[in-house]
Amino acid sequence: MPATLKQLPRPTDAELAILGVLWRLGPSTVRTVMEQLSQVQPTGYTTVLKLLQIMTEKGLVRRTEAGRQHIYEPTLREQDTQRQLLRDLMDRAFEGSAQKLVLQALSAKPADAGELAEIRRLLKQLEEEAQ
Amino acid sequence: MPATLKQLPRPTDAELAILGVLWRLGPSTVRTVMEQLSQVQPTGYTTVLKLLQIMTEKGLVRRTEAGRQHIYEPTLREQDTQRQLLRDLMDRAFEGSAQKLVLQALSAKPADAGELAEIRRLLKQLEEEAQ
DNA sequence: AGAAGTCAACGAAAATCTTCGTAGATATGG
DNA sequence: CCATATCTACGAAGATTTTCGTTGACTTCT
Repeated sequence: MPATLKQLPRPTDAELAILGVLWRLGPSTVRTVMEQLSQVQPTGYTTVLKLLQIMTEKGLVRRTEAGRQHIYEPTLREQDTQRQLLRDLMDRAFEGSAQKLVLQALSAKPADAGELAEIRRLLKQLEEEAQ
Repeated sequence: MPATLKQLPRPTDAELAILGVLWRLGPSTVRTVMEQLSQVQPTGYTTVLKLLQIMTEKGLVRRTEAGRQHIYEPTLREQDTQRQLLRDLMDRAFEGSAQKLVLQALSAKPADAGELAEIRRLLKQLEEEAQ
């Protein structure tokens, strides 16, 4: 059986910040995550620990025990989480329309020429796929 | 003085659902909002009332008293709120990059041919603006 | 005027989110 | 072996979010 992916809850703000560290650094200990977060925003060790414990319960991260300490890693890849977040926002604020979302995003913050070229490239590819 | 726009808080899920009704129907009473929401998800009258009171405190909606009852309307236009939400998600999950967000959104849910054409049109416009 | 209905206000309960103090287990250095 | 440091576990506090019961004010109908 292809392991039915259980629907994970949307990460909260603090949880997403932790996931960001794990995506950047790879599997990490509580201390490592804490130190990274603290560079942006001072955060207590037990605060991060507690969040990681909750995230483990929710299935947002996986934990492996390496001797005394625990190593945490994200369950989903960054991309997959990003898509889930976009899908969620799309449903809640854009009437489920990807188009509306993209148009707003594009007009919200005009990308520079290089970014626009990149987007154009993807667009072309998508159009070809759709025939 | 051009009235410095105070930074409004990000609407919660329930608040966003209410804003959605107000954008669709225009200024409305508590009862109207409640009835609309209930078509999707049964919701108590006082629940909506309380939320609207909180939203008034937060500045997300404005209230005018029409005789006995109160009429509520959104402070921001739908577009502006959408942009704020996108900007927020961009910062929290896409390292502040509009490009990354757009690329994910496009590849997440392939738009159909018509939508792609629309996006292409905007893209062209943006490229011209950027020279 | 009295009954029934509608309204906003208020408070509180339940759930969730965020933070952190404390305790117990385990390792490390002298 | 004892002191110190580091780790996870636990619980709880405070903030926020979501829901709703109750109350009092005001209308409307008879």
